[in-house]
Amino acid sequence: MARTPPHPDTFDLQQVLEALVDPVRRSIVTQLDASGQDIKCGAFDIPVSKSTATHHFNVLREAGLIRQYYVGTSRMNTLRRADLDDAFPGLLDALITRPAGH
Amino acid sequence: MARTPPHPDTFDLQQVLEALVDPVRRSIVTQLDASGQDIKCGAFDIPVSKSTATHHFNVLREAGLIRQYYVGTSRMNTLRRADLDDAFPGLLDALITRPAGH
DNA sequence: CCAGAAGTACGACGAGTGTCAAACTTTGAT
DNA sequence: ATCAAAGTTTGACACTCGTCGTACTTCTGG
Repeated sequence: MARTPPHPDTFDLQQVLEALVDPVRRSIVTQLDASGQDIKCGAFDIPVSKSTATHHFNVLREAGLIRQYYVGTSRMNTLRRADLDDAFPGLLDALITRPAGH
Repeated sequence: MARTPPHPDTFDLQQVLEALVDPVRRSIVTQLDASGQDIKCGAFDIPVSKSTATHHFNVLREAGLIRQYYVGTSRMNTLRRADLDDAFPGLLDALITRPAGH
């Protein structure tokens, strides 16, 4: 079931940072931001197994960075940009608006 | 020895984030920013032993967040605000400009 | 109804990291 | 000289976290 998994309505800086400190998770956020669209779990370009991917998406969702909902067997992911920008102004911009450099 | 310990002249986002994800280290940075002055290691309000404190200061220095120099037996710490703002615009502001919040 | 696709749940394992105590070093003051 | 103050170094330890494989659940299409 779990038509829609639980999403936090409040944000914790510590939790958000712990979510964003992992390169794979930061990559997920970056890809979401770059595409400007919702992306299903399996469509991300990340170098980990499916079970590990599930773990990363859970961490991101629980920290409030993404919103998830089902479409058939696929789980779609939305970047909660507005919510994040409201809670921590400038944070996402500072972390994902880096062109190629890294 | 080590009149002046080694400081990086280049910055790595991953390393900076790993430094800032720890609450104790973020507290150190916040205290430095709030005071606007250089502070010696022993004068910070942090809930860890001296050896642990040394570890945290090393991590911050190696990531390029602070600059350290000796004054007698004391080690002074300077926040590298300008350098950081130049490398990652908005990052420090997003992380330490939180008033009381928590 | 069945097969396959898309994720999830569950252990398990290894590496990293924050923590401390104890011993040591160096500098400043008496 | 001596002593105390301020950090550093060196293990050691516990705990967390990222990772994977395997088994399981659901939903879709034929």
